[in-house]
Amino acid sequence: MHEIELSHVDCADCPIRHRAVCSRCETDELEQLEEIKYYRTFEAGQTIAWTGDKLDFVATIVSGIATLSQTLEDGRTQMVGLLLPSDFMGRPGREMATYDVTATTEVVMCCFRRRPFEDLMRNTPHIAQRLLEMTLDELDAAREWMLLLGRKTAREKIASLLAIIARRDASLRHTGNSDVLEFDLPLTREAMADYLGLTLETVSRQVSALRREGVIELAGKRHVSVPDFDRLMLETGDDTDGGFLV
Amino acid sequence: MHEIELSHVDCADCPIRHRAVCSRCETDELEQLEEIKYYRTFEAGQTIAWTGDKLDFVATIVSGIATLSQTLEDGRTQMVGLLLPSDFMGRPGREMATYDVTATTEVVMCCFRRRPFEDLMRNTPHIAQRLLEMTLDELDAAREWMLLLGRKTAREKIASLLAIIARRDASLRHTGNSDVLEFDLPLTREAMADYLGLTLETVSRQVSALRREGVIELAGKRHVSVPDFDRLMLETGDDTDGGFLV
DNA sequence: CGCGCTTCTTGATCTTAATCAAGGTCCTCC
DNA sequence: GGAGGACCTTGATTAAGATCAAGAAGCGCG
Repeated sequence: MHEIELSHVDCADCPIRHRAVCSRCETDELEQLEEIKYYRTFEAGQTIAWTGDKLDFVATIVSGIATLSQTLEDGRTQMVGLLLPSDFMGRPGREMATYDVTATTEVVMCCFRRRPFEDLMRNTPHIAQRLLEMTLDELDAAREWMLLLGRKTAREKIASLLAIIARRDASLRHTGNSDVLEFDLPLTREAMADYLGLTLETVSRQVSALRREGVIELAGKRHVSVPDFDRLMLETGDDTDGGFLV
Repeated sequence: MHEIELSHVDCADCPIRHRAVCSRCETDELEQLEEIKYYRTFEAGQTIAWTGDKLDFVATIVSGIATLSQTLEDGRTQMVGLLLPSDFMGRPGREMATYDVTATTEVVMCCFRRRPFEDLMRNTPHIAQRLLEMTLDELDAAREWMLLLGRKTAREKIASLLAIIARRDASLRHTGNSDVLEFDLPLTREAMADYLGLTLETVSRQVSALRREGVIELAGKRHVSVPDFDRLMLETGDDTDGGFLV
């Protein structure tokens, strides 16, 4: 077990590193991963899997954005996860999808056939360990989201979502220190509503209110800039250090 | 790697099996676990850990009920997890508690010192694997809870909680097939409210409504019996197969 | 037994966000 | 450039649940 952090080694022709599964893995494990992997592209709006579908791969998101959502009998839906580049999807050891997975933009995924991936996981503790870490992080994020859904006001919910997307976006482009955060909302108002447990009208109203009060600026409907991130954070209701959701 | 399922072997003097960590582990691993484990009792109402506290153990609940909760700056609180006997608490690889952990009844925990447990985990893939499975289950439960918090009505929330407790209670006493489900609510109305993202008054009103309409019966304030589980399930808003939360 | 405490219930009122409804903006495609 | 459609905004009204308030039930304890 050598000591190089292989998260620093790019995974073959993948445009991003496999944060998901390669961290700390050994070179030959990396090669094994190479053998069972393939790429798939989904177009914007396409359903990647319905709840109950057979799912014979696990994957990391290379580019684009996908969502996980659940639906009640009568059609009310709740988004339960947002998959951004470098996020992992699928569950080793489970055949069926337990959520509806949808591409909201064009999505490129780096897939691993499930069975060989599971075998690999059994033989290479580092991968299991890494997956455990990631799952624990996701669990923390889910629980932070429970706090949002259960106790925050509509305004706080919107501010929280914007803060998360801003942070996440900034970290993806490695421009962590520019003063003015700017990004395109990857979600429609309806998708935001589904994520936040609101209606799309309420989302629209609260976004307008935040704009009116100068907390954010809008160029078009989707392009947001945040002149003062701390001001936005104040609106989230969180403790000042904030969380690391999604 | 022999094939006995050691989940069938009672763990020394533990009153329950360590569903959490012993499943499929080998005999000598079991012995190693024995060496680093100890018991702790917390009395009802006692705080096991505050967010940010140093936590030098992980543990399984042996008896009693504990809760995980998070709080916003201004005191609004949301429960994000309910720990019942055989549930696991703590996070390998993390020093600090990220939630407030509280004993709602007297709680006996079987603790493992964190460092040695982490070492053990590194050397025994089965334990890491088992922990991964459990964490994935918890993640599913958290996401199902997100659906509840974001989209269910007060009435549906109450019905869902009662259904979960009823199911969980029945499985704990191995009386899975008695017709009338009966159990004591392990939570005050306030704790139920914190779990469901409601106020205690709303909880009280909805419980009263379900009683008035014969969906449940109450003896005293805490003892519930469910004459017709399917009837209760109808009130949850879930698909008819239901979930397996918490 | 009755005091004091916590927990719970119920009622009256208020607030937030949902619902219903209409119209506006922007983009694509001919 | 204009038609069609998806997406978004805003207004009016309603409804679900929060809040405020009072009192009842249950319980440990002297």
